[in-house]
Amino acid sequence: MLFRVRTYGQYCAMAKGLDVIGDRWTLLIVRELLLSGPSRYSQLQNGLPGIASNLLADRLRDLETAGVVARANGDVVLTERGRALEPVMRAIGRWGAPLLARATSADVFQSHWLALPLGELLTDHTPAKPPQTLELRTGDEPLTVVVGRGVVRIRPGRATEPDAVMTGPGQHILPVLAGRVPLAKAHGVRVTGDRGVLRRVVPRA
Amino acid sequence: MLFRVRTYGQYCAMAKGLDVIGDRWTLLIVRELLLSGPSRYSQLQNGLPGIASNLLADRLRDLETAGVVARANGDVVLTERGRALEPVMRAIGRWGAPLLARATSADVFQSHWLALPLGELLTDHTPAKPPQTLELRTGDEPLTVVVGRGVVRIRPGRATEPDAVMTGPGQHILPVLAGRVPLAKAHGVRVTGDRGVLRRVVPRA
DNA sequence: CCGCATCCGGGGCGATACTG
DNA sequence: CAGTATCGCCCCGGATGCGG
Repeated sequence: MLFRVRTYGQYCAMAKGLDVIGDRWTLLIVRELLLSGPSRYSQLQNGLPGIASNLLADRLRDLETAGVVARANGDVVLTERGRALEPVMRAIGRWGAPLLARATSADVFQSHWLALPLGELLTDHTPAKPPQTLELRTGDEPLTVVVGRGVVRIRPGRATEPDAVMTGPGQHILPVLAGRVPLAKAHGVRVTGDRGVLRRVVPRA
Repeated sequence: MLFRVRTYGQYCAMAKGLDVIGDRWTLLIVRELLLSGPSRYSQLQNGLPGIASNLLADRLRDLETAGVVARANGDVVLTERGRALEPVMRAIGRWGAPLLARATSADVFQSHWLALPLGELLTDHTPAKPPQTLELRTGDEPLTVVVGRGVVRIRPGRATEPDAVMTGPGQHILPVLAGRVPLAKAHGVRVTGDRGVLRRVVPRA
């Protein structure tokens, strides 16, 4: 029952922010809540491989007193203040994206982590065409890309009747979807169905 | 002479980014370099009250191997990759700004920390008027606001012939410049010279 | 002085075991 | 399932030392 005193003690907005979100694992917990919505304790644990259970409990307490998360009948939910962290996470993600190139095979991969970058990366180049869906079978669970009316949305789970299905390890799927590696040269990546969906959403080189 | 092994081990851009900039003090070091430009070791130490000397040395080494900073004849300088962290810091600063309201008097204050928020906050409401300067005497050193042609720029040091001079503690000056507290109600804040400069740059309520 | 390196005490962190 | 308890280890903070 010790109180958090670890502060930079600076009258500076950045330092004050880091006093709250600067601890290890904290921002990744917020990431999980942003990607998965209201979550159970064990669900968070699954999305944060390697975190110690006591650390998760500590962080959730800290975030609760800081007003970043709240509890709703057993679920952990982001508050308004917590959702306001999305720009911070997007900025860090954009900055960290180049580091993925040096990722090792020891890195864990969960497909829902792709939701944020893909949402920024993919665009609808032919908004006039009827909506289409692309199912990604990668990582621990499938992911569905819905494109139409100029909007690209990412959803967890599989599509009911996907126009195309992409299969392969996340480390090779992402460069293809980023338009940096042509599909033919991506090892272990296979696409069935209408490849026009890919051309529709992948950023032009 | 231990090697960096502390990684989240996740194939996720955010996690990869936090592997580099997630350690304590790291982002504040980058803040100092962004605000003050190429700096000496001791200058960084002054801008980071409370940091241990060995920690600063460790972090600089880590940042150097990560390609965020470099050494130029004794000076520590941000690389291109380091300057790319500016959006991250601005996002954290914006998120942390509301926390300044609960700041304690024990917090240290250095005036150059105001440069980033003021640059975002202040605007030139009358771009047609000739340029003007506002000198802020607060914290450890004066700060100069230059406004003209629709642009607001913040510089360290005093102005040669300021149109107005604002004096007072940083904790009270900032709310005034943010337009949240009227000048008359800000204790310890005094303005000499042309107050029109204030009306020119302070955001309208 | 400046730029660290070294040493040391305390606590944050990581892994595992345990409990209501 | 949702945490708590415990125990090393190593990170962090503070002080001091030391070569250039």
